[in-house]
Amino acid sequence: MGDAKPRPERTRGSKRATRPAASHRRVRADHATELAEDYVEAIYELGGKDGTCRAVDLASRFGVSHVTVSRTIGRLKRDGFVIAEPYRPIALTKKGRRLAEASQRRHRIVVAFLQAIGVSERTAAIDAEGIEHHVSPETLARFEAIADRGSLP
Amino acid sequence: MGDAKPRPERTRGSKRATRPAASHRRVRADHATELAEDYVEAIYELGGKDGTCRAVDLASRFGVSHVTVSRTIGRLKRDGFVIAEPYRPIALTKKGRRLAEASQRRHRIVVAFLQAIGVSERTAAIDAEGIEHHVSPETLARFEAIADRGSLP
DNA sequence: GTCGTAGTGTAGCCGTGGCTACATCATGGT
DNA sequence: ACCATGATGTAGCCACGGCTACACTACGAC
Repeated sequence: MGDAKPRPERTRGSKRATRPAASHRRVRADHATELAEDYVEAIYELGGKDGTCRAVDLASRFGVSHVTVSRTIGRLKRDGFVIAEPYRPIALTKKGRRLAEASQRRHRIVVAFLQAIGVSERTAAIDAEGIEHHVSPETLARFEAIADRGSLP
Repeated sequence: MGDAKPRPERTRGSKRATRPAASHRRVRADHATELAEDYVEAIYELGGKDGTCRAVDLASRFGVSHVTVSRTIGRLKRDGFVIAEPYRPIALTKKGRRLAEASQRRHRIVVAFLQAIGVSERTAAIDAEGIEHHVSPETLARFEAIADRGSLP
């Protein structure tokens, strides 16, 4: 969203209590990359042998209109994640592919983890979609360790 | 954000593969309520004996400008979560207080859960801020069970 | 009682992420 | 080779969530 310049914490006044401000900034930053991650991951998975996919398939996958896809792809192109020419299928750049692989890995770990602690497959799939973008490397490592264990004793 | 009308899934074309569309809609819906939850929770916690707090304290807490707070409070008022008059402190409605209590409970469970599986206190606090809004009741129940156990064997 | 200042409000800007409606392109079937 | 049709692009709308700059209130110190 708009700007993300860190702003000075308040020092005067009654209730400064400002530890959480940093956390909230992190959450806002996560949101900015969330869509990008979802899109490159989708392109990566939908891409057949030539590794390309069509906007209409993304629209279908995300349940949005093709217009929304079109503009999001524009941003991804601007940011160097995809290669896209008008009326042509969409492909990932190296940068995009790297992000896609990382996102996919993280997604799988989160899903496997949720199932390992006893969450149903269906709920795990849904919750993972929202959770994955906010899992730090440290937490992901713990998730992975538990997922590898298969299930909770 | 904009509209949230469910849109018909595609049935023609190559790669329809549309199970995830519903998940993504859920994530978008979560985002819409996220800020509301954070705000009522903050007001609930900052509120002293009279249960009110000032916009400036919320701005400090979230690391945003007072203008952003002012307009968010406007939306919360519109949606019946807070009572707010110009230049007066902000208070929660019953509805707001209920949401705050639920959010706080969920937040605490997520933090306790993360620590129980071995995530550091600091990281747990940060990650929980992003994760909590995407945890379904089913998953929360599992989190709670594990958090109650104290730590992972 | 006045008045300075901290706290709020308002105006107006930006970018993101939704949408509908309409215009344009590309491709396959005939 | 044509052209219908499905896939994309464009124009323009909305709401949210950021911001700066400037105007106004309320309240406590005096």
